[in-house]
Amino acid sequence: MYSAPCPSRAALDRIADKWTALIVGQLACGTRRFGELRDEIEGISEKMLTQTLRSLERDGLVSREVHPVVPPRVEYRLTELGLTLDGPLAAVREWAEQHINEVEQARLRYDAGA
Amino acid sequence: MYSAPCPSRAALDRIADKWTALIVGQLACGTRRFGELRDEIEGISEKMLTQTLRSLERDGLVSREVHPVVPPRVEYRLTELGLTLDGPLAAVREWAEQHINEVEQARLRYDAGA
DNA sequence: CTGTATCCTGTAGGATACTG
DNA sequence: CAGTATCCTACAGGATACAG
Repeated sequence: MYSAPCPSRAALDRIADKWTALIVGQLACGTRRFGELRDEIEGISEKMLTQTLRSLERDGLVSREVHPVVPPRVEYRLTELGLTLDGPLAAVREWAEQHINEVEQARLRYDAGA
Repeated sequence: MYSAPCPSRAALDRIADKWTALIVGQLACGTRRFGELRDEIEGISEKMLTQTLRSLERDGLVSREVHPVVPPRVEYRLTELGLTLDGPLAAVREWAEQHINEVEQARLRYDAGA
């Protein structure tokens, strides 16, 4: 069921990195420029932002539009495929918001008992 | 919105590791013993299985039941809180299964053009 | 402004061996 | 059977500097 070469494993690995869900979440709200993403996603380095965006572009989840002006203006948006991913990820984000308190309480209880 | 100390960021980081979604997915199908999980989740090491299970237990998502028999029998199952997480994660798994082909095609196109 | 290039570090995570 | 303990390495990812 969860054999290593299984497609769902591959796709899961694709999503389960530190920044993908965050970037997709921001782009789900609308088109973003490079600097906007960098500012909105606190703590991300330019390197990881670039790297993750390229990776998302490669996988057909994000499209990159370069406007040939100076200063350069590059806009990122979710593709149709990327939009289909935001639904599931939004569900996870929503779960996180709704249940993080219970998780933290459980953690305190566990640490107290140990 | 996505500030670093934001609760959803913390919870997202919790879920976005290599094994959590897989283990929760298996436990969603029912109670599992340590060895069953190790065999069903191909490629996981005993170290990471133990480590992730402990972490899930600490966060109140999984309960651990030790049967005092020889040989030892330890059963893991999702808690009520853990069950609420499986819904969102199932959505992501389902997305993965449905769209991995499109992702792989996009990848081929991208690599060809570059 | 939107990146690349380079260097460097921490740590996730694998391999192996051992124990109650 | 269900883990711990130990060791080790690859790579995620940060910092900094620079370029078109």
